[in-house]
Amino acid sequence: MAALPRCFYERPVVEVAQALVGCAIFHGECAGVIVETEAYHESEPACHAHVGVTARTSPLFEAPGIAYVYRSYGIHALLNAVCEPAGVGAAVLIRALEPTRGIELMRARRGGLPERQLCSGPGKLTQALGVELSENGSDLRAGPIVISSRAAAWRGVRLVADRRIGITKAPELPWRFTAAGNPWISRPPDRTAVPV
DNA sequence: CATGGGATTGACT
DNA sequence: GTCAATCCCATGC
Repeated sequence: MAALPRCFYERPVVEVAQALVGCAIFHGECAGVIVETEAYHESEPACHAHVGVTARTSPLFEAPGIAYVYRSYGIHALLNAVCEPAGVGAAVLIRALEPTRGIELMRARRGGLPERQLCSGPGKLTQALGVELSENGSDLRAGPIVISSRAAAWRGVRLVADRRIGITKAPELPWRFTAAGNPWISRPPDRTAVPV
């Protein structure tokens, strides 16, 4: 499976967030299918890039198709795919995976938890995959994290949009996207959910 | 230089 | 349902 090209990411971030659901993500011997994403754009205050270019946010403004990995709550690493043309701060947060390869290694990294709990959250999936902060700024086409296009079974997957989770600013934007009815997502869509 | 706030998770009441 | 853990970094003095 070929890695997604740079032009895939060089589009409006909401469009990329939708298109990434069903795509496969690889890290070492582990892999999964993306089943939940959120879009973030510099124009709205929930996005780290809203404050402009700083030491923390500079990767968000670099070339589309690189990883933005940051530490959340002092504990967890969260993985994003940088989008839109260079100079525009925007990224898609990867929020949940359906594990497909390296499941025993993921389970070991996750303390032996059941399969459903290995990748059902943005901090969980980075722990399961072994993604580290040092991979911030790495190329999602070259690795160590690689994202490839949808397999045949995922083409035409139905999506649901609802509000983003865990934010206090701009909570009204319907920029969380899940694969409809998928059991691997972090939590069910809220009552604002609509088909995409 | 001091402070405060998270794009979360897991343990506990 | 509540709440602490833990650290990077943006902000303000």
